[in-house]
Amino acid sequence: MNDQTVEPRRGTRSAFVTQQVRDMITSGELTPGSRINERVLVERLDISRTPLREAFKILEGEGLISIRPNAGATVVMLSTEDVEASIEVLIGLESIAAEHAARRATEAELVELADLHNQMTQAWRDNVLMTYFHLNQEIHQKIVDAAKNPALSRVYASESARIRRFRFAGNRDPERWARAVEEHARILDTLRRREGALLREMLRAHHLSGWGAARRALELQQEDEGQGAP
Amino acid sequence: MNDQTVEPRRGTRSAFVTQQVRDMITSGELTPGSRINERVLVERLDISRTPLREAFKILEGEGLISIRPNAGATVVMLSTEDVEASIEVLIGLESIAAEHAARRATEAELVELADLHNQMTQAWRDNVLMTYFHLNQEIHQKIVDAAKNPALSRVYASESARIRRFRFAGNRDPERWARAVEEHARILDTLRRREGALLREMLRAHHLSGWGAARRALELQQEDEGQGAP
DNA sequence: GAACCAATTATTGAATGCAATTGTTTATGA
DNA sequence: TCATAAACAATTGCATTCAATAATTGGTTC
Repeated sequence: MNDQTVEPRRGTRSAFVTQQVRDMITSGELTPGSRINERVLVERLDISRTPLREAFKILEGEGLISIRPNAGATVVMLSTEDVEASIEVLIGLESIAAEHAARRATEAELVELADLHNQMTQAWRDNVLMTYFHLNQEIHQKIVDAAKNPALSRVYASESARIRRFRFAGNRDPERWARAVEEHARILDTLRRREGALLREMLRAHHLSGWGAARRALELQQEDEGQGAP
Repeated sequence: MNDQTVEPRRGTRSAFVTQQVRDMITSGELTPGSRINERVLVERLDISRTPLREAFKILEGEGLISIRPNAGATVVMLSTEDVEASIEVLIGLESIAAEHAARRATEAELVELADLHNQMTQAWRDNVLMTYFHLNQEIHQKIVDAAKNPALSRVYASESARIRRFRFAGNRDPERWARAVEEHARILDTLRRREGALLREMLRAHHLSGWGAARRALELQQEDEGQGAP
């Protein structure tokens, strides 16, 4: 390995920088509401402004940043209400997916989901929150994918990515985390038994309690920030 | 027409060219599957490649075109199945919206919808398909907006735009067209009476029969094209 | 005449330079 | 001292230029 530079940077610079900035936003490195300076990012990522500005357009379409003409790009600040609205949409999309997935999921998909669930359970036992979180997201996406509706998969992936970082806080509480793992086991069991209507309700309940936990964590977090920087 | 130079072209060139190309795709001027030559569009719209390429990134995010590195942009070709999948998503999104809209719609919104409906009915009487079509789309968007969920409105608008041109063929049949107007009247009535569950079912039925008509029209159209250019 | 390969052309990707707009600072007067 | 305006600096928008990649043409050989 170690080709030319340290980073792989495969594909176009535009795609590279898009992923980089996206990660910076998701990880919280670029804080919501803050303005993004083109020059700074250009120097940091060692690319020109052209691909960066193309990335901005993409990320604006994804709803991660907001571009005002002649006034630069800012990371969108989502209120609790905004996130809750998105969650509601995600629940709705998964509801649509649930009944179709219960009917159309292939055996291979069920096996793959079982495998992902085992990995996720292991991540929970090992207390590796980030790994758990990613596997969790992947499982939900796979359930939606099992509905065999490309438009649904695309919209779900997009909306899910938009509020990803807000949901990360959901499993801070160990008790809630343990229950989430349990719920997942039952959800996959219901999918295996192909009980669509029940699956739909379980997913809804799962998301609602998950979001409830995340919201509480976020509110605490915001209070801390409010006290920390007056 | 042909007032390209006379146009105001307010806002950034990027926004301008994005709308131009979007219209070209929606109107069918740029045919699905065809490759888009940057130079040609640049000369036609009298702008440089930079804002055009930014527009490409936006339109790719909207799902209207596909960009392959070093191979240019092509208008996405959607199969009947793809469109049907999107319709299913749109129905799902409107289902989510219906119950909330029935509860949260303001009197002002109901008045505005009634006004739009009158305009639309007039367009039907005048046999102005394009005007009817736009008002129709606007009404459905307004119903979704009445649910007061910004994320839902955004996702619905995006997905609706993606397959707009495929639904245009829906009201070619005069009988179906007349029934669609009737259905709309009943739908708005149900919204006024705030019967969410019923509204949901009416919207679903409305879309399914509308899509059925559009699909038949599209299949005929495709057969004609197949015979026309062997 | 067909197939293969090299050279040329066309097209896309990215960097740079310039113009236009906005935000900031400083000077000036009330 | 505060408000206002003018000059300045910083930043963005866009056009142009250069580089890299893909497509095409022409020629040679079998």
